[in-house]
Amino acid sequence: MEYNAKQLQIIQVAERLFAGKGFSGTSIRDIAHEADINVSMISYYFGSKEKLIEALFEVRFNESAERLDNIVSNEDLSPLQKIYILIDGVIDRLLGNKCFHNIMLREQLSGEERTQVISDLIYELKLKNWQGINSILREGQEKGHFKESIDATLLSATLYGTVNHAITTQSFYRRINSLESLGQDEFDKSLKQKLSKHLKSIFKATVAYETIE
Amino acid sequence: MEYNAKQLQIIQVAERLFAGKGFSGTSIRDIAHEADINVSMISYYFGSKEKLIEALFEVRFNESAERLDNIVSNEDLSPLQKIYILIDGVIDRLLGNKCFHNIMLREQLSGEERTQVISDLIYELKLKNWQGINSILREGQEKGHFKESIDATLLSATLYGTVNHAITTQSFYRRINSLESLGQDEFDKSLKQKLSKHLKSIFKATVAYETIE
DNA sequence: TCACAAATCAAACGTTTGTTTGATTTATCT
DNA sequence: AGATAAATCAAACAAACGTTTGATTTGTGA
Repeated sequence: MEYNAKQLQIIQVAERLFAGKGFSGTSIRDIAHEADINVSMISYYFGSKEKLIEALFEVRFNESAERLDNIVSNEDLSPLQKIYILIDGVIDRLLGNKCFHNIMLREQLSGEERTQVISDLIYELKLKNWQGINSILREGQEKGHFKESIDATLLSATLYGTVNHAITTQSFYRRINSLESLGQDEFDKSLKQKLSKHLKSIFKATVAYETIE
Repeated sequence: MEYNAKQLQIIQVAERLFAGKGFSGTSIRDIAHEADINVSMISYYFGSKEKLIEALFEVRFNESAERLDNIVSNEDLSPLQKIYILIDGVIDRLLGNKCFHNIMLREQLSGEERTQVISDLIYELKLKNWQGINSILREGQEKGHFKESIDATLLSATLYGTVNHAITTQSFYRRINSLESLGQDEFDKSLKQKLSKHLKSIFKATVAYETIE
């Protein structure tokens, strides 16, 4: 599906509001007001509020389609280098699309799946990510660089969980670390560096043998 | 505040529904129907829907008041043992109160804080947990058991983030690991063990010197 | 310039929302 | 048993909800 500029603008506003107040907590009048359009335009362009959030997922998923394959299939990189690049990719992606990932986290917290479309998309994405990590880990094991007792599932949980938690509780950590004066961009930059270093050291200590680089 | 049996029953039903559909997504008629009471009873007992969720937070927070102090102040345990007990405690607590922690995660995802009461309670809880981890880590450093370059903030993120992520995406991991036949209790038990082993090995590798136990 | 389609609008639609009302039942206490 | 308070109920309330309508404006191609 193709969306024109006006539709993309509506999607962008909806994304911000859904992230802030949730899907049920955001009314189409909220969206219309923030996007400076008439309420009826949402039904006119998307059909319904439900279809609007589906369009949001569709757009954001299409944007991040490739990405992983390039890392996995790169012959020049060692398994550990691939892991490092993967880690930085996840950090950049989650920190660079905070609103959308906020919405995706909310959707995953919902027991009653509102829409099959969205849960299918999320499943597909998770599967890809999991397969990517898995194939890198297996390659490392086959080459004798990584330990045999590795749980890709739990390592994924640590990677995504740590980044998500850091983002979700960032206002708290700003407070206790007296970083409230920092601008958002500066804070994000510092957070990226810390997360990167932290996760790389965890992964190295968990998967790699001592002797490896 | 004290709550009678009927109020606690309402709170319990509300907790389950809020976890499944979110606060905005759950109507007081939903709650009243599931709890088999009249809609007006919620206003009668709590004043408003908003006050109901505040009551839920109040009750759940009071339940888990002590807990941490006992670990930190126990003289017989080594710092690493304390960390291990802390890890198992977090796993048990999060897995044992899935509904409530689902709601708490949702609240933390909300930018516009609906209620100062709730965000204050969450802040207080986070602070306690962070201080607990921090004091154990510092004790380990002072005794020369732990490395000096430890970031308590990021380690907290890894601990809570990993467990939260594992719980949130459990249906996915059941699917890809062909564990769909397992009952919820069996799955939880197996997940607990795996998370415990995984996180302990991460913490040991990250904070402890090689020579230590 | 005309005709036709796309876009925009205020207004109204029928539901659902959280809350309140006032009557009625149930429990408590002397 | 009788009086007083607590609990429960169906019904109604205004407000907000997502969506639709029908008229009006804007844009496009001939």
